[in-house]
Amino acid sequence: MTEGRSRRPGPRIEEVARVAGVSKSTVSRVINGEKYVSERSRQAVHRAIALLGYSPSHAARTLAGSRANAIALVISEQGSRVLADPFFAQVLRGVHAELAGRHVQLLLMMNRPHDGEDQVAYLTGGHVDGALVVSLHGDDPLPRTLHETGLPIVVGGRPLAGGAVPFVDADNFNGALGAVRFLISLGREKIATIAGPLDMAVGMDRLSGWRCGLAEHGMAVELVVHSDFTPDSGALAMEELLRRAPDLDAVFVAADIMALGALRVLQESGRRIPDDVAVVGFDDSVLAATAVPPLTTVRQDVEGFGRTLTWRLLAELAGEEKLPQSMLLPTSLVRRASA
Amino acid sequence: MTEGRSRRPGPRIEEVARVAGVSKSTVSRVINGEKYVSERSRQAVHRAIALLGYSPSHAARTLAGSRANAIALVISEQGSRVLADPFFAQVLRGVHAELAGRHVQLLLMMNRPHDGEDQVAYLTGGHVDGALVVSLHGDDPLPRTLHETGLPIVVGGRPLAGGAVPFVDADNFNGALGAVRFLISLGREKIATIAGPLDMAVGMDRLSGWRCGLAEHGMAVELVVHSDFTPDSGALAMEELLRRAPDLDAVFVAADIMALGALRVLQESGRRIPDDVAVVGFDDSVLAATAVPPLTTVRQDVEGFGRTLTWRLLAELAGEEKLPQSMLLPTSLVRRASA
DNA sequence: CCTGCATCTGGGAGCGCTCCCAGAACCGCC
DNA sequence: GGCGGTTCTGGGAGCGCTCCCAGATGCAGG
Repeated sequence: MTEGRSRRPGPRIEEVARVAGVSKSTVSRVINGEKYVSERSRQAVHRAIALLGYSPSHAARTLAGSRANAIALVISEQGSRVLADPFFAQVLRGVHAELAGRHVQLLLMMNRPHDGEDQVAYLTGGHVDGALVVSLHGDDPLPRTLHETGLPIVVGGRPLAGGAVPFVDADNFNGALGAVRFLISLGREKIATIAGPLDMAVGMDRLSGWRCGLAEHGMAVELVVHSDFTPDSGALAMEELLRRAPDLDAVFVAADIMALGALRVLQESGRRIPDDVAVVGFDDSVLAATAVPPLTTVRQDVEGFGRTLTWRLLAELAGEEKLPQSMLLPTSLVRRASA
Repeated sequence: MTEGRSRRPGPRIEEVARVAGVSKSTVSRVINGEKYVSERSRQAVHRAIALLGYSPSHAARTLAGSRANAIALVISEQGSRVLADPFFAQVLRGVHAELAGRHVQLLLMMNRPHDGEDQVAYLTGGHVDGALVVSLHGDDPLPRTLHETGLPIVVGGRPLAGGAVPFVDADNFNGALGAVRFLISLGREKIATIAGPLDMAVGMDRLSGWRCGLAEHGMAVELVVHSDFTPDSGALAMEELLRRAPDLDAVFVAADIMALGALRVLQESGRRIPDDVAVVGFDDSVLAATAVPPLTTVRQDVEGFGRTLTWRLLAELAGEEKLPQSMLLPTSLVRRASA
């Protein structure tokens, strides 16, 4: 029994090579999808792999090769709180789906506020081939810093301090614009908005959409209150709006989670929804359908967002040419009872 | 310029050894926290690591060593839908927090319904040292299968088909019991429950707690309707309860997300909450605080749940003795307006 | 015929670590 | 003084791959 130390079970690349009747170089070529392999060899290798149930050692591939075979998903702790948990889980599902079948591992990095340097060092230290950066807060310099070191990255959500960093985002502007046009088509004439924070692109873009929608029809764009993506701040914002304009007949709220608070305040003030005041939210989160009344909102495909992010990064890693610098994903209005 | 092919940047273990004035064997011992290293050497190595900014290659460690330096987090796709997204994201945060600082990577596996075999093959193929299995549905054989192959695993949430598999769970029974006792202390006399599905331990345990609470005071335990952790099914269940017992004065709902639906039905029926009917939920999810009225509920520390899961697995991997086979985490009642 | 180029193949060095082994140094004990 | 033990150390094989190189083959053109 020359057993040696305990090792991973299962066949090695050499066994596959022997069974397929080729060299391990050729097996390696097939696994990595290189050209210059005859169809005969390719088939033989695939058969041998299936027969033996071979699965290559990630560690060995990474050590021997010039790639890390891994990408990072970087989530800023503050940010993930702002955009709430369901969002994040769905993004993750999308990322995971897009990675399926490829030999690429996903590393999660949830950064605490202070460990920015360690993180940059780790990311640029060759442990990953690229990074997905999501839920950035304000003008976080992380994407630019990483991009300047040459690490391929894609940012989820338009970064404010972005420079030329590629990003993927929902089309917040047109989503908001569509919501306002819809409210106008309903005959609403005094349309307010509870906007997100001004230090995030998602807040600014939805606000711009609202503004444009009103401007198209020559309506006043004054009824704005900023809020911070929490139900309580949404409630406070609604109170202020009612003080300033007791006769408003519609509100576009830049996030479902704030709309919840707004709904409560409107109802407590005795107004009927949508008869007296129509409410449109944004995100179509799980909260929207269960709100009372169910919330009309602008839907974005969060899982698709995660998939697109990942696709874009992988394409860049694969050396694809002519990739779009950035991408905006479509949104759609979901009509429920609140408007 | 003997540059060779492009490789990971940064120092190697040999540089650290040279700077510290020891051999690379000793550096390796320090990194892995082995004994039989003099204090002098240990300090020297730590200084050298800090000076050079050394970070060991995960791939090389894994390839050379007898461990994979990675654990898997397995989430069944159906299950994560059942228990809703926020739960999952919080668990993940806890897992991540517990892993911080250790040289262990986290692999996410979200299994589609059909790829059970591949998954087992991968997990037992030496790619990971152990697995965390969460949000199991019904009598999924996965934990037992894995456990029987000898792979260290910990299940999150008591598995029904568990056998002797270690698990961590919230103390659902006592949480429910406490909720019912609280309702009784309020003077409620006809306390119904909307229970979870019977094929999940979380559903059964919360139901048992409710039963015991009533039995303690000799109250009838008949007003049960089962539901499936969605708001709509919660609403339907509430309707049925009201039909069967229009004079009920309290409901214990086994999940906040179902309580949302129940709240709506109660209000539509003209009942005041909590004056006519008191409602207590379970989970203290983000939904609870924003409900109308804010929901009194049983809180479980989901992030702590993730941390405990991970801690238990790592302890087992470290070869610790006398580990508890399973653990129940405390719950606490959060009093808001609904009861 | 030889030469060039594209296609295909195998051999083998070596990625950066861990872990086994052999041995040095030091202790107290007979 | 020798001897067994414990503590500490360095050397070096080798984990399972990738990728470079050298070479074999086939086929067109000079």
